[in-house]
Amino acid sequence: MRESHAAEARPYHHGDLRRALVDAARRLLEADGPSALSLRAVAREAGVSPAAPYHHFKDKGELLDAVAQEGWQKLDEAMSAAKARAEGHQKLTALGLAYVCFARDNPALYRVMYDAARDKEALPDQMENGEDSAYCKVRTTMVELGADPVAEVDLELATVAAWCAAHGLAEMAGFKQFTHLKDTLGGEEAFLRAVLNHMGLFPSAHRA
Amino acid sequence: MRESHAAEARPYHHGDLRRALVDAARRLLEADGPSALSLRAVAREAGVSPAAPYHHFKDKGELLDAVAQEGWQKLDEAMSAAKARAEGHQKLTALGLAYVCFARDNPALYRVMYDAARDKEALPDQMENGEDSAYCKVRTTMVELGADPVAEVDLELATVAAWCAAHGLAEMAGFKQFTHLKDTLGGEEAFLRAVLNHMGLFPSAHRA
DNA sequence: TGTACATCAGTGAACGCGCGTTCACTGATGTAC
DNA sequence: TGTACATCAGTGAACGCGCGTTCACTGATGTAC
Repeated sequence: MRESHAAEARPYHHGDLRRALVDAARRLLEADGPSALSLRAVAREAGVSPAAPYHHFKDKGELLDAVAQEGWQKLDEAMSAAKARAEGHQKLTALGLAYVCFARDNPALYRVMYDAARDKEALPDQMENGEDSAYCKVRTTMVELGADPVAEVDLELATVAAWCAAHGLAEMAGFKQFTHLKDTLGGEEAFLRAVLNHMGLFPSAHRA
Repeated sequence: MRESHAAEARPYHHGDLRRALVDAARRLLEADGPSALSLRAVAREAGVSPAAPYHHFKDKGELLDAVAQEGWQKLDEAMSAAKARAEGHQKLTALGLAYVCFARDNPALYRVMYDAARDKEALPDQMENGEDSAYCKVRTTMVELGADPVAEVDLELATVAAWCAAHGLAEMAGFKQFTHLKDTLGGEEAFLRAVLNHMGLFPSAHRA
């Protein structure tokens, strides 16, 4: 067992090393945190020489981007599923909860996603336009729940506000300071729901 | 001019190297970002040998902690000032705005602050208890504006929610996706205010 | 006031390390004839 | 169906780098007598 568990008796040509590298990166990430994500470590984890990744990614940054992009996709999926599971006016809170739980369950990946975004000073393109993106789904859900789609600015503001709220909560939820409040409210999920409900997630027209 | 601009003709004993190191760290931070913050770079920037910092900090982590702690202090001060400047029911929004502006103006420091917090899984102790901490000030302000201090859980929830909202907005505000919305609303500050106002910053009793 | 000496706060060289990337290479695969 | 050859996707050794930390040292300061 000298080899990484991902290695085994591999043929010389890997088959889909790109895929394997992204998977290896995610494994490392959740095991040892974002600082463990070096190109060499990823290659090692995938059972391959340190030069091999260069046949699939221009440089380290491109590998990180691929990992981040897959993260955004997984977030989209998690939120889709949560929305489908929830009923009517609960859908919005369900989306928020799914967001926060994704961040809690994939903390290192979540970090890499936003690190990549900050580098580019932009969230991924697909979020702005893609019908299936988590971000657009929030807006769509607001309209479904009765928000006026003609009040564009208001709708956009509400979407941004909801996104900020979820992100802020995601980053705070792990701090020890809030364990007392969690206990008082009856557990973490209750706490998350309570905070989300405290924030105005709906467009203001809907609230008035 | 071979020396760092902080060096000049220094006596052998520095006087207050600890202070100088923290200052150097902050200078590096805002100039080149968090990844530039190595112990060696800080020593270099302070015009001192790489071993010198070890007379003032146990290791690199302790230096970073000192930088972060000073960051929290500066945040406290900025929010105090903003609260003093604002009138009545505007105080809460003013606090939020000051928070977000602090993050915008000291992005790398802000990052280091939360990195340190995440390491410990806790915000700094003083935030929980210190009367002058920014966090406590938010709660106090809510009471001053009419929130019922007896509804402890509700008050605490409202404080957490406001803190999350501000943090979320602080991290989102820089993304290119929102430049259109900023323009529509008449500038960045208008955008920040609009988003903050969209979130329920008051305790629910106050809203009902 | 002067001197011996302990302590403090620096120096600078060295350590081992893991990193990103490049290079010449070679084994495996696919295609043309 | 077999063979020559181009291309693809790996290897492994090497590069230079900056890092955190340690070490024996030394210059400056303060204190006791």
